[in-house]
Amino acid sequence: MASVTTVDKLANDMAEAILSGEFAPGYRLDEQLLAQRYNVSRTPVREALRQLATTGLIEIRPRRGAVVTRVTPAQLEELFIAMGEMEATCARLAAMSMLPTERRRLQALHDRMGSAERQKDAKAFADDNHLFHALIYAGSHNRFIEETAAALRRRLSPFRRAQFQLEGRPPRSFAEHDAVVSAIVRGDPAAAHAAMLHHVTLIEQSYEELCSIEAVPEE
Amino acid sequence: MASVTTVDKLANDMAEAILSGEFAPGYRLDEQLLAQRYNVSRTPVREALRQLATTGLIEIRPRRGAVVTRVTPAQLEELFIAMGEMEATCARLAAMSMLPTERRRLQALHDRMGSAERQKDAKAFADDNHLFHALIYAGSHNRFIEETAAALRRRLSPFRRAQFQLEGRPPRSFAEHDAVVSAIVRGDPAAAHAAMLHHVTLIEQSYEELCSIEAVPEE
DNA sequence: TGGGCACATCTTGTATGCATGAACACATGC
DNA sequence: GCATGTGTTCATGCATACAAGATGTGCCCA
Repeated sequence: MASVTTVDKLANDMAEAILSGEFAPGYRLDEQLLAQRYNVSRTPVREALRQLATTGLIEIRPRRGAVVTRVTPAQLEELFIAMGEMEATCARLAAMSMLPTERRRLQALHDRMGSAERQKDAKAFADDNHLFHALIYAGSHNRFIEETAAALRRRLSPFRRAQFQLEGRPPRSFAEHDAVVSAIVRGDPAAAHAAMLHHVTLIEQSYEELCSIEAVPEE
Repeated sequence: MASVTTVDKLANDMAEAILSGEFAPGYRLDEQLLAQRYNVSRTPVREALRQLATTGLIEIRPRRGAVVTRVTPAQLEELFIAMGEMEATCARLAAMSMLPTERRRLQALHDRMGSAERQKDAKAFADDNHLFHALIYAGSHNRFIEETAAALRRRLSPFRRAQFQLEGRPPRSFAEHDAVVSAIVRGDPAAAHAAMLHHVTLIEQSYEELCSIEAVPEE
């Protein structure tokens, strides 16, 4: 067994299963079944469930078991708004406190994303996009905010996954990024905040667009 | 036993003990001792510890036990900054989306705090101060942000407790609140953000002032 | 035939027991 | 004298056993 404890692995695996959709919202997490599935006893399963419950991924109702949290559209919208605010805050702080090397790295990554976009390399663009946001989180130089933003992004990833499939999203994303990067690099906190908020708000809109497309599959 | 489960009560009690300073930073949380102290077995203690660990109050090192998280001055400063950003974000959102009744309630509370301040009623002022910030969190109309801000405030409460003892803090606080309230009530998000950030930054400064006073007890 | 009560079953909550890895102390060699 | 190796001790990690509440079903009575 690896150096990491069983509970940690369980928590990771189960979180992954939930985020990937394998355990759908509302799914009843039976302790015994989970214990069998992972070949462990109920004890570590219970501890992992407690852990997931405090992150909000699942809900434990006393004596009634654990279920995967059902996120209502209203809650989802709140989470998207919260993510936008967190990211905008990161951008603001990054504009204030990024070191010269960090700013150069951000600019370089952004330039590379420009190439990927022009070459229609969606995979490279998506990977770098993740890195792009991570760089800005780290640029806030604030662990709490960085981790909160990253956790939120991860939590929303199931709802963002298909986003880049939307026609024309990468070019638009790139243009929005451009405003963010330029504000951060020149050290303009207010502009960085506004530009990032604008960017993330548009992402949310394209998600809703996507939903409305999926909502009418026929015709 | 109350309707709430043993684990929840343990988690609450232990969190309280940590925040009150009874379990000081670095304190080793021995499972058996805790089990004896609360008259339960190790199992619920372990589950409560897991829960506290995910909130960041304690750290669990595999096979090496749990200890109360030791917050370095640098980390503390980051947490204060994060709190400032979260509160400022709440104020911004509140300025955008508070309902008329909420704005009136905030104004009324603020006026009441003015009376308390003029009458030098520090207790009433401190209580209302808590409510004041809670109102603004709620005014964001965003559960995630509201809860994150409240949790952060709670986490930092041990370091804020003595803050109002500083001579002249309440009058200054009131004046800073005034800018926040007026911006929110007139629906100016940018001003609300800036005013709140200013307020919380000053609170942090007065905490550091306090630290430097305590750091030189002799002389 | 429908509603309510009781019982059975199943799952969660808690306790206990055993195995394993870490820390510490002591001894031994250099 | 110091460092390193080894053994002992003890807390943690996991498994299993037991207790108790919740749910569902079937039967009885109106």
